[in-house]
Amino acid sequence: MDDAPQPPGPGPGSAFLLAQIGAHAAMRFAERIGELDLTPPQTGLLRAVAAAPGRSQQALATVLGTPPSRLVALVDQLDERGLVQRRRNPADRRLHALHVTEAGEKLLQRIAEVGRAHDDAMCAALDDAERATLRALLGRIADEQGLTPGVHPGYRHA
Amino acid sequence: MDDAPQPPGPGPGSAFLLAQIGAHAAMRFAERIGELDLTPPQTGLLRAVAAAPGRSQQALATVLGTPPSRLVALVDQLDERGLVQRRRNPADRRLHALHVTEAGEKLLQRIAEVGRAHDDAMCAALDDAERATLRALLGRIADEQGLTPGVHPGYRHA
DNA sequence: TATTGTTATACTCTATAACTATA
DNA sequence: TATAGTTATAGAGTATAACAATA
Repeated sequence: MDDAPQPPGPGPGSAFLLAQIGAHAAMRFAERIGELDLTPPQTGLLRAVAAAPGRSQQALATVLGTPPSRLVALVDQLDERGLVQRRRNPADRRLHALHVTEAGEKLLQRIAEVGRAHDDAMCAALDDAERATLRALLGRIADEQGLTPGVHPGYRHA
Repeated sequence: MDDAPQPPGPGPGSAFLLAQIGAHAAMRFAERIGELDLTPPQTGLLRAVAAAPGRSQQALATVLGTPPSRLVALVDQLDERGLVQRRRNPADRRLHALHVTEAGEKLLQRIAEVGRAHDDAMCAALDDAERATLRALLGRIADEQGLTPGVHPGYRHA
């Protein structure tokens, strides 16, 4: 019949709401970029490469908090689709410098559009001033918690 | 040397921050309840049983959004530790009504303490008034997005 | 025949560790 | 020998679907 009764007092804490809404946001975002034939990890890597072109796979793995072995398959997938390129470093031929192709740049623009639409949908309950307030509070929490900007931990990585 | 450059403009949207902070909050919570020898799914089930004693496993599976087959193993784990009980319904012997034991109730109190500490740590960057503001904004988002109170989607389930 | 709970199977994802090529 | 990248293996976790008991 009815739902589970709510606990007495102030209700769920902010931490639970953050985890609950965060998981929901991640799922909805995955659905949206799925229409671009991308997974969240692929999207995260593409953005990470674009953010600082020329980094090695080791450097990327460290920043993203993922084992280098996992990055290989991810880079393979984006490489096969012509979204990123591996370029050998002549000075040290062991390194693969990663770069985004033109097709990758175009896709990143579409990803940005998807992100804005997703953002708008997630904040549908709030007006502009409230969204700015939320954004500011979340930014301070992320900073205080030591989270790396643009890197999604745990999922791993969006 | 330095980190990846930040994108121009307003920075990351609220949706990304919500997903990022939410995943972080879930991980930190998992660490804390791990000291009670509990996983997030076990904790979520225990709280769901306590919220409405006597429900069948089917009913729990529906509410939690998990396959019934998965609930079996989860209930087994809590049952073996004496935290919940399966009670046969004499009227319909197919049903297993789930109840929390006294030991389960005691553990739930400790879980609540852990939750409060976790909540406080996650909001360390904010003062009391700001926490109340955040809590209100998140509550409205969760409501507008149709999230079930107390149920963590996606992880599955915290 | 339909439903509850259970078990069995298969699949996906991930990390660990071995391997190669360059240095 | 040490490091970047790759490949191979194994493990955890999950869902799908078959099964037994009760209705």
